[in-house]
Amino acid sequence: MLKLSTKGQYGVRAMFEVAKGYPDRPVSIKEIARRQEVSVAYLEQILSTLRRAGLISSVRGPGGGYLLTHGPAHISIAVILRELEGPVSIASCMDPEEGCHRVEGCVTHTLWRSLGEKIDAFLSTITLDDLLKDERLLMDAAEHDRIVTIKRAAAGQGG
Amino acid sequence: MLKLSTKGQYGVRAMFEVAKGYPDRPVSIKEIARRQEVSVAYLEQILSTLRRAGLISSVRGPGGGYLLTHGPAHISIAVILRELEGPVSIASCMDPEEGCHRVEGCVTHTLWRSLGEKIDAFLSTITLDDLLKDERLLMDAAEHDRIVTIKRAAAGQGG
DNA sequence: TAATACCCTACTAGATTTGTCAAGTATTTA
DNA sequence: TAAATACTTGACAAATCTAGTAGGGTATTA
Ligand code: FES
Ligand code: FES
Repeated sequence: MLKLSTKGQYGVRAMFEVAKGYPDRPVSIKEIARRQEVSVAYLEQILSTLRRAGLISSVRGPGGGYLLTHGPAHISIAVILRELEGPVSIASCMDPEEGCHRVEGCVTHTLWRSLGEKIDAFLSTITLDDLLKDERLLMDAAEHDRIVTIKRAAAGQGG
Repeated sequence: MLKLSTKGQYGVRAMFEVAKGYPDRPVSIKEIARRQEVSVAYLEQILSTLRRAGLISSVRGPGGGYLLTHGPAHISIAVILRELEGPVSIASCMDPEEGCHRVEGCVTHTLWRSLGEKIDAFLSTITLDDLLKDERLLMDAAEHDRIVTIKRAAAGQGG
């Protein structure tokens, strides 16, 4: 339950790749596609949406690609997902546009709203910068593992 | 984004109605259907799932219906939704059964897992008993409004 | 045996998801 | 200017999921 569509998932991963080029190295769709194993054509759709939303800008021609319009610390996962999948809306009848004649006296209405707010709050605190840091941690951990493995091998305890 | 299906939504609302009959008054599908404005046929599917999961038991024949198998304070929204919609799984590639060869070194993996855990934790703290209390609050508020309205009307300030 | 009420499976129209494809436009470099 | 790179856009479609409906069955009570 409560799945995110691939568009949202790929979108965040793509933004993470674009963030790696911050502040001035344009990252091409091709590069993102290769690194994140997502098709170029599908990424085009996703990045196009994010560009129209103003989260990234594009540079055409050879050497071109996408650039973050703001610092990685100022782009939260919440805003990326909001552009690609719309606002958090656990139950469709919470949407003020769609409306629901049962809202008043509905015991679950408050519940879904609280949950939605909690999710939104959480995703708003996580930024691209956090993901970049996370990767550094992952890489450090891998490096550490590698060193440990090498040391073990050198000590004849490999395996 | 992060929508709940109607099955989950109706399921919680149905369980709320069943909870009203706790501990010994069976609540029929018909009654639930009327109160929650959901079709009988659809509710049959939903309640059948919940019964097989052991959350409710059924009593056949005239005067029959459904009963909670445990106290309302011991049935969380999380377990109801889990039975109807499966476990929280923000991204499908987090599911250990489906698997994903990119898990290691994937920056979003940790993110989705954290979010999933947060959601699960929240939904686990809310029980049917909370919904029952909530309704009492709602009714009290309505009663209060009604009294105020009556007093105003009596004082010639109605509207 | 009539009425009530749960039980179960199958089916389906419509929406959504998850992409692909084709034909552009803009920019740079040779 | 020609070629290559790379973004831009809109149309389209297979696959899946959602949100139910339909219809026949079983158990219980009066
Ligand atoms: S708000 Fe629509 S049913 Fe609760
Ligand atoms: S875990 Fe599958 S892509 Fe991140």
